[in-house]
Amino acid sequence: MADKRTQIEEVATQAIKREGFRSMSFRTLADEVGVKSSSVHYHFPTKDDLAEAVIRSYTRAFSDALDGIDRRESSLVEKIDAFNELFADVVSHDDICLCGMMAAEVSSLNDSAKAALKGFFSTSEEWLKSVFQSHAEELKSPLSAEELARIFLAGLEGATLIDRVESGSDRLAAYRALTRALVA
Amino acid sequence: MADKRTQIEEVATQAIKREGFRSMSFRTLADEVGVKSSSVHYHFPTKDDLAEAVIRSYTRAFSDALDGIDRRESSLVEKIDAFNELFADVVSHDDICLCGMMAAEVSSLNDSAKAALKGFFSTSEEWLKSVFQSHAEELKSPLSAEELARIFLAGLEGATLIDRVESGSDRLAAYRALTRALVA
DNA sequence: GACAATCTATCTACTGATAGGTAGTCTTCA
DNA sequence: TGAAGACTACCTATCAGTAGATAGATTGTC
Repeated sequence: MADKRTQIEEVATQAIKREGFRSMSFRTLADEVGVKSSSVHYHFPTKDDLAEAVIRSYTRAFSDALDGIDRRESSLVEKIDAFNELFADVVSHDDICLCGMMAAEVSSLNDSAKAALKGFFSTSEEWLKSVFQSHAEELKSPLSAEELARIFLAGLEGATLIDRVESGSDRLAAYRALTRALVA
Repeated sequence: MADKRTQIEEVATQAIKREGFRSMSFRTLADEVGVKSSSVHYHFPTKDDLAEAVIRSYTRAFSDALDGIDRRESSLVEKIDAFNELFADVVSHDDICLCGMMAAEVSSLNDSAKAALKGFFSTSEEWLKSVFQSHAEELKSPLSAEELARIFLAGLEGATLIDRVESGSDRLAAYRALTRALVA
């Protein structure tokens, strides 16, 4: 079993993806891990420290997954589909992307956590942009690589956000269709 | 001056758009309106009642604005641009669409409020769908009207969500470019 | 003996919610 | 006509629960 600090981060990540950062308390977090709330404070003195840590861990894992896509897939459609699928993976019926949730609660975050959050979005958008740039010849679109990157990242965040309100809906499918339309 | 109940709704709407539903308290709300928290409870017995009321008011106002677009604009690009602009209007540097925020906090809402929230998204998506359907001949896209509606609504919600993290950014512009690409 | 990782116990602040009182207005009917 | 009662929209006061945070004791390991 992972050490307590890692366990706390993992449980916190799930709780935030499900209920949000404000709704997550040190006590429920501690209960789920099997420690006391003061032990959570030992590893993460303030809630802001915890916020920043989970955002950075999440960004690292997400970024690693993007590297994996670069190694595995070769065509534009395959890569964007894999990005789409990555989004479907980090999301389930009742949780969404950690950073999408944190973006909604940005007013509750301090500057360090906010900077970490900004890092997630720029990392993701940069990756998408580089994919569209390196496959420019396949694209049948007047849109720039940067515009396409912004359209997809914002779209997938919004799609998963809205999907959660209406159970069973799948707005990511519309973005898979958009991917195909761009090369057709 | 509007009656107290209306004032409470308006102040609550702004607070939720800025800080979120969980972060908004009956006391701060009451202070801003100039009454006591028990008076807020008089008009809205529970926080869920308040949530549902503000979602329904917001949806009504949004829907009225969509009717206005139908009356004023005629071409597809004009209509979608106006929808885009409507989104830019209900949003500012530090607040986002009320229902986008509520969607993030859906786990804190009861079934009635959730149903009202669902109503906002289906109303908006239906309007977009009907616009794309009635201008099908202008469209140079293999995407269905429903897919386009989902792409735009999710996209604009996500774009404003992410824009708030990085001050000065404007991801709605990418969607204005997408609108033009669809008819070019 | 030093350090890391946990605990118990507690603090202050804030939360949504409720009970019960009050002032003003409107309705009813002898 | 005007007194009695009901209703609306507030108020004061308070409750029980939960929040993040801290001080200081304890335990185990190197």
